[in-house]
Amino acid sequence: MYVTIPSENTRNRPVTPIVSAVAKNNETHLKVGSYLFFEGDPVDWLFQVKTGVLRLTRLLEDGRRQVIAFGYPGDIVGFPSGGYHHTDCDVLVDATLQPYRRTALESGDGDPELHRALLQAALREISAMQDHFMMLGRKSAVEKVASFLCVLADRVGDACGVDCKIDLPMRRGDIADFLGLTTETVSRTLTQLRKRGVIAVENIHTIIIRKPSALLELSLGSDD
Amino acid sequence: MYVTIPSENTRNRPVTPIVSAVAKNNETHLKVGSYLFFEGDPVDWLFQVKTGVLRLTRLLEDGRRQVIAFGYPGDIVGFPSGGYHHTDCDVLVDATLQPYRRTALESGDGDPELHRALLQAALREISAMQDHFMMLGRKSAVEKVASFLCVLADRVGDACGVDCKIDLPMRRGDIADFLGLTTETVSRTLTQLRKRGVIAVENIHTIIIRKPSALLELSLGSDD
DNA sequence: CGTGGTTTTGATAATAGTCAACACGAGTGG
DNA sequence: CCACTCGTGTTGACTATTATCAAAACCACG
Repeated sequence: MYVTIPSENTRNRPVTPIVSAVAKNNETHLKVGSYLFFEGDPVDWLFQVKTGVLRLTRLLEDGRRQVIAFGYPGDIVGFPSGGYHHTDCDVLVDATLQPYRRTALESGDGDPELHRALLQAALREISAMQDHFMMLGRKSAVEKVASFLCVLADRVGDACGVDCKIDLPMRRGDIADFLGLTTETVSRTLTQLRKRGVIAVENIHTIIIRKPSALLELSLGSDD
Repeated sequence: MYVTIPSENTRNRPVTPIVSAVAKNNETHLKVGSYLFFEGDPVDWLFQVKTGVLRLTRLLEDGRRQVIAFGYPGDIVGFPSGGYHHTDCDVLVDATLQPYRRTALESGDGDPELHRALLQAALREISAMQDHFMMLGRKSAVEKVASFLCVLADRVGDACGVDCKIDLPMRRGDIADFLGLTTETVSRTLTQLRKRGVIAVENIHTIIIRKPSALLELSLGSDD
């Protein structure tokens, strides 16, 4: 999951398995904190997230980290390049995953429909990453955080009355490393949004959007 | 072309057409300043750059721009998402392009080898973009500019004696929008590198790398 | 030679980062 | 059941990096 301006109406779309014919019994279950794969591992499987949340990260030698994406239900993770993984992937919320053989993507043998679906997922990934470039390269801290909350609200927010409740299973540092900020800046920005009445912070991992339109404005850079 | 730490030995690799059997006569030639496609256009063709340089850009409503990539010989541009282009693409240096039907990527009918090759290119694209995330999100101005020069030297630099000469057909503003900086910062950073003797600026569009190892150090963040 | 666009340089401002202290909360063990 | 502790988050003070605005220099081109 990348952060862009919410565009398509994806709000709480049901998690449709890529190919419904796949038997349920080869689902994979993973606990919080466990790793799905590491950078450099050979790729044998791709995974579609069915429940839970994953975190994909890349590290620089000196410890600087970039969170590449969060894997939410519906997302496909594990696209290979040259046959290898180029990120680490671990579990933020206990997850259920539907594995697909790498060969289903790369040679498509046996299941043309699955092959097509995985290819389309890869192409969507490219497009989503392009949007994310814009955010990393050109948006201010407030715009980044507001965009992040907008997209999460759109994808996994719970309507509660007029408001929308978002669960943030990741730590502030994860959000920071995803948006190209520091923990402190993410924290300060949330405080600022709270003081303006745009959001309410129910607890560290739960945020309520009080003024969705204001948040959207902020995500787009309407200076105010 | 994205900017990462030069890793594979790609230096001046010959431009190998994806499938050598493709007849030369359906090459496309484009002049400087012409557009190959626009954001929102339906995708009918992908293109492999054979000669010349392309520029892929995305715009925000308020005019902020992100250069997504530069298309150098060997690169494939035009991957669709949902059937449409998600960037503009125009020509920085007169270019020769090898077109491939979108169906060659998406349905693969008729030419499995081409289908595979285009898919692998898409997967490499995803990996390269992940590297670029790290740069946009986590690197300083000097690291960004040094990385940019390193990759260009690696891919298209001309050895001239001990030094390496790089042609920069794009304007400073393009480099800035690619790296998430301003024109002024790019210019100042180049000046700084010149004053340190790491590079020499032959003219606005030609840079000579005097201390490749120092440049590489700087690109990795060895603080100095 | 002008002329217009680009680049460089300078002065200043703003944003986000750094470092440090404190607050909060979950879990532990007395 | 209550401190205690550790990891995380928040806040504050200050700094640094990069952006902004403006002017001068440079270059390409007619």
